[in-house]
Amino acid sequence: MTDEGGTLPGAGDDDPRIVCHVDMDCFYASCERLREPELRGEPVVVGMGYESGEPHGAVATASYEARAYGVESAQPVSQALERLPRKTVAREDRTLDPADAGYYRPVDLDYYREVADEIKAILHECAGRVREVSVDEAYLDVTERTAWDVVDGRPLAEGYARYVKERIAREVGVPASVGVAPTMSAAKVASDHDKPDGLVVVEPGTVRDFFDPLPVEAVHGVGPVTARELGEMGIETAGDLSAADPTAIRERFGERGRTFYDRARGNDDRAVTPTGRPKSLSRESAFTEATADAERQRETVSGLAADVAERAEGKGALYRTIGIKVVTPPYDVHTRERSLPGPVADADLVREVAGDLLAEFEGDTIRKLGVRVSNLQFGAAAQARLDGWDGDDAPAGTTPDRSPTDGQSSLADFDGWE
DNA sequence: TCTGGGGTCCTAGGACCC
DNA sequence: TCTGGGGTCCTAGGACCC
Repeated sequence: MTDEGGTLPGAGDDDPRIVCHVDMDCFYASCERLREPELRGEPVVVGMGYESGEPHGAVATASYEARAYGVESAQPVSQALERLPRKTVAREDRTLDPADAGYYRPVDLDYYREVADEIKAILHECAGRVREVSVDEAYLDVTERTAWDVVDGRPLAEGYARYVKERIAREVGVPASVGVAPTMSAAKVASDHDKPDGLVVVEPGTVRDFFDPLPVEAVHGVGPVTARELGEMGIETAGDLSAADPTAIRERFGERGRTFYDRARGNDDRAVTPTGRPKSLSRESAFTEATADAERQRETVSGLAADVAERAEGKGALYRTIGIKVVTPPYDVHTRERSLPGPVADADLVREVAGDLLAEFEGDTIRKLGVRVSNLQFGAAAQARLDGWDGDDAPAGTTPDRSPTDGQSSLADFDGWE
């Protein structure tokens, strides 16, 4: 029923947009190679919570050479080490072959952000609208910069995407995979389709053909749980999903079902918009070994609370809700939160409320703790209220103007408001 | 594969209000 | 008052993403 072979300028159905999804290949490992060129071509594992020589933490990123040894992201470093020993160890251990060993480095997010900033500067030069999804990933709307017209058998948009990709390689020195499509979701899947160093173009009118043979997990928003449930319904591929009964999908999966059903059919009219303000800020940390030591737990929460408050302050964020996350063995996640009458920026209060919420778990063995602030407000208006700038009309409780030395428990104040 | 850290969105029940 | 219906906020949990 579709006849969209020719994409004449401006004559396409609905003037299909041109969206690029730029996804850096094993970005952390690429950054490590940038400052340590001898790592090029070698297996590189970047570990979170990893310290030189220690088998703690988890794999944040593995280079493709390391993946060949079965190292995967989110894997415990201890397990990665079994599959791929450290180079320095292998050189000294006669039973190991240094050729089958790799380099391990701890995550250095500050450095990766510096590299990412250079990349983002290029992306903003290449596109009118950019949505930065994470440190290593962004969507670009390049509709105004290029066209779907086919010249010499190739859409112009492909050449433009190649130009973006090559600028990143040349000016920053790290590889990227790029997907080009008329929608964000198709561009996202396209960038993933031929990693690393990929360039995949999905032309208007071909989105469903592109999706059809892919497993349902390839659709953004379908994870392992949903994929298993879909499998039970006999839905294995995106094509199966797009041919399924939409009401059955909706009944089973609600609003999310509607979204991924539409995605599988190539329907996605989201515009590329800049990333908004964060909705929450959190910090969490795992104990090396699960512990029931209440003192350590309190200290940990206290430290996390201070970190979160500091980060919020750095971003000029006020928060109205403070929460904690408690993970108990085997891996049960519990969250508790409490909302305040008005927005605050008060590190002591974060610590006290978080500590108070933790009390419920007194005596429990805990493997991981987190602190979170949400219901964020930004900007001068909120700040003015906090400072009591127009404190006369501010409702009681919204202007916590305790002096730092009054020695009063802010939690006690807080309880008074309830 | 016994599990790291930082986020987003959705759901569902209960409180509370009109 | 024990009977509606609608709306919003709060909290806890879950799935998913990078």
